[in-house]
Amino acid sequence: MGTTQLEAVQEPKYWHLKSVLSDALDSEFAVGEILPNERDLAARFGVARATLRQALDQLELEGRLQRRRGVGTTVAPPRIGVPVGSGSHAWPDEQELWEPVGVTREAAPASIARMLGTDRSAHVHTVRRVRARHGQTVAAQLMYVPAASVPGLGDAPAAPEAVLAELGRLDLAGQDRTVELGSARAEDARELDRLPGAPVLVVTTRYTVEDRTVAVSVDTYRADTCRLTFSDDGSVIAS
Amino acid sequence: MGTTQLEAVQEPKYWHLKSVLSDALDSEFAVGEILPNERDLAARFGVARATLRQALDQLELEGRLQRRRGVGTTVAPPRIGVPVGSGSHAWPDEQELWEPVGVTREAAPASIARMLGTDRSAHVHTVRRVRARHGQTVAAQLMYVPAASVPGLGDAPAAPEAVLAELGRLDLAGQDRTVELGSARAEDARELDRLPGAPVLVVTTRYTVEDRTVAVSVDTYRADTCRLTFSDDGSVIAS
DNA sequence: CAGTGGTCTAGACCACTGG
DNA sequence: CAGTGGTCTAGACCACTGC
Repeated sequence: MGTTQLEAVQEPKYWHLKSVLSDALDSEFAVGEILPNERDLAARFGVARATLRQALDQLELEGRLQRRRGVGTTVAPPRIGVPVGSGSHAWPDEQELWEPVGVTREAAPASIARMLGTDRSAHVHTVRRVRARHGQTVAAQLMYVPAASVPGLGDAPAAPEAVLAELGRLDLAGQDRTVELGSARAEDARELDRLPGAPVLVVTTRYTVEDRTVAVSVDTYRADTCRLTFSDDGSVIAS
Repeated sequence: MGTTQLEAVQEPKYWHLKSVLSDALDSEFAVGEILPNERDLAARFGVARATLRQALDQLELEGRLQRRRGVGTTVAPPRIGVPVGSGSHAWPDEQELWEPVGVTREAAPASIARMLGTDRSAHVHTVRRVRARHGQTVAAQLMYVPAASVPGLGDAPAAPEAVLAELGRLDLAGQDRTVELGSARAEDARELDRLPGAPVLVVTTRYTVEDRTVAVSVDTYRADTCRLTFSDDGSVIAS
């Protein structure tokens, strides 16, 4: 009965630790500032390093921290607002948002082929692009264009610019977009300067012309640094 | 030199394990089926339980698995497509998407007050609602309505329905929406039947009338089971 | 009460960065 | 080469579920 009411908590240590660190980040650290290393922090709070890491993982997931192997843990700047989906029926590459980095012509993955409504072995131009913002690569894209959608190109491999230019001729009728959580595939992770498995926001867009799906793009955004913005008029909400 | 080229990989064990499990899920398991427990699985693959858990964490993050304490790990059904943002300028509660579960009248958090452009101590009606889909609660909402936006109510506490009804009288001009990754606050976690810290998609909507922000809603969706869908016409893409 | 996933520990080694 | 975060281990105990 004399026990000093030492927290009747069922609250996990890492959860409590997270709140403490979160408050400290607000009050005692500036953006970009580097935190003590994990071993020191763990010792300071009297927990195992693994537990401390659980708290840091959460804060990183929320975009509060940035960790770089061999360097340290720094306080992250606020997330970047990235305009996605203008609402207008236009191809999104009119501005130079995306920079092509490659193209292949393989059979699309099963899930994509299903969306395209093509045979699973049909030829699909796959254009790979990246999107930068404030000097940082924030997204990697795979744009799948069935050969049937760009008859002008024939069946041979084509430059990314050629595929996109041909696609731009089509009179876009609409687009459906979905957003979900994913983890970065090895290839995307490299592009985004993250480790494989890093949390990403996957934006899947289906471009349609007269109820036919003419292209599908899968855009993989860094979830730690990005906040996707959707505005229903043309106005763009800057970071 | 007689070593059998045992994988020159730098690939982490948990990453490789994840691929193996992922393939197994595709080929050998049906949705809803229960997996062997973590201790058995770890033993079977010859790794520590913590490592096995790292792989399962990833698969759960991707919505492939569902884990329930005291029960087991099951194969998750495909994510539910949840319509978000019709594109039309209308209040989203015309259909009965959201069910009120409470209301308070406190000062809003600093970040919200900033969006509302109110004093940080101004009275704000905070309506709490939940959204269900296929019998499961998929999202928890906090709708912040400054007293100034609903003058008809006076300053006293009001029922959620009254606040929303009053809000519905306003002639909505537009709305900005952002999507980002977060982790569930304790309160939301309870509502969503998840553990605190579970990954969630946070949709923040700012409702405007004549360039004034009249309300802000923060919608917290389960990231494991939901795929947010945005359609640019009225058509709703079902699950 | 037995079995499950969730938390936690105290180590060890590795991969990477920068001086 | 010293220091950082990333991976991995082999345990232990706890909280929760269902029988």
